[in-house]
Amino acid sequence: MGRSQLEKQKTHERIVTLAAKRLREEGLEGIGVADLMKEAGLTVGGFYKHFASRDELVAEAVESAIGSWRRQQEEKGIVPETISLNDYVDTYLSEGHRDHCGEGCAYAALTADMARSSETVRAVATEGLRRNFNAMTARMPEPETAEARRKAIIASCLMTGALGLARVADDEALSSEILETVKQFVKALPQAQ
Amino acid sequence: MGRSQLEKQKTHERIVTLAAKRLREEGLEGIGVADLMKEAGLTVGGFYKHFASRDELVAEAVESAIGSWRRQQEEKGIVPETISLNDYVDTYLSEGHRDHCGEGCAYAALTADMARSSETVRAVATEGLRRNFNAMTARMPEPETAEARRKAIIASCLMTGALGLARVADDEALSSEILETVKQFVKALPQAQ
DNA sequence: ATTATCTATAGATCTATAGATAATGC
DNA sequence: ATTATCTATAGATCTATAGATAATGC
Repeated sequence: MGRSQLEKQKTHERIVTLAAKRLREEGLEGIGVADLMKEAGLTVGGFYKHFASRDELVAEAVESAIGSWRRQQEEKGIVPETISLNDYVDTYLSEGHRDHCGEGCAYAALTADMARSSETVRAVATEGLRRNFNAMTARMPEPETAEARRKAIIASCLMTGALGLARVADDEALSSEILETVKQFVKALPQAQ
Repeated sequence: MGRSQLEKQKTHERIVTLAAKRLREEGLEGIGVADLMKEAGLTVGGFYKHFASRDELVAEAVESAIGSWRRQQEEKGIVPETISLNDYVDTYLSEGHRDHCGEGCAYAALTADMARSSETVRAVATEGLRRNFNAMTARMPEPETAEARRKAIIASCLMTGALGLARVADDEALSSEILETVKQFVKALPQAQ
């Protein structure tokens, strides 16, 4: 049944937002076009009026996933860079984030998938990575120094790595040991050396 | 054509070893049974005399991938725990490791895939994770202390995280900046604070 | 008239099985 | 006699397309 152009745009966004969630949960190849459309309350047929191919949706969804947290903060009127390292780490390395990868960091949920992905997806991912490093550098003391950037890269790798391994561990004690150890370490990082 | 039991065992190992490589390259769902058998010089039909299901192969392959580096060292007569942190880090965060994930660390290549996997695979992964943490603790000064374990967890998360993000970046400069920064940091970690 | 979505389906691919073939091993 | 591997194929699933339907928008 025909819909207005505004409605089409909203439908498009709904598909991308849902895909951004479900692909983080199941991996970039973990869910099919038909299932995604069904979960969005639509049917397969309409899909290719929105996207030229499945990969085009994946690229849009990855971009959306990478920017989602930043967008949410900005909608609340918060500039992401002004969030303190302490607050950022507490949220990032929480059990909530570990247990809900569909709403969480795309780099932790899709690292290897992104690395294997199409040029388009990797370009989007690299761009977002730079941005994350810059935002992290801004959270360090003396953010204009090479030392701040160095620590920002350390903190970023540590946090994605820790979240990833905490998700692998099927033992709650081991998993939260990882989260807590790294949380404490990253909080102390600005004062290190 | 029928083969001896010894030959069957060797064939089984060949399939598992190949799968351990190809699944690290393509992800746990990235390659099919028929293609794997073809690459091993066999045909699909024989597969189910070796494995009850595809998932059973995945479990064996993940176990093999997790243990492969350790096994290689032991075959050379080297006890993995005796390899210095410096040497370990140099190999782990090298461009060679970054560019050949099929032969590399399973935790960096399959983090999210493992987290989403069957109970069997996750159990194997958790067991290997504990072992890696212990081996890393043994590389720290005063390896019996809580501080050594803490640093071992930091180093492990940092290294898997850094390798993962270095693989995402499509820009060589950014990618090696990540590797070099983390390499230097981990080497200084035993003396930190 | 145009188009967003629907139903239906073609064609490719993937897991798993059935039955044939040619070796092994008692 | 048993069995490891082969060829062939059933059945499920997945991407993409064709054509119908019911709205929008000039």
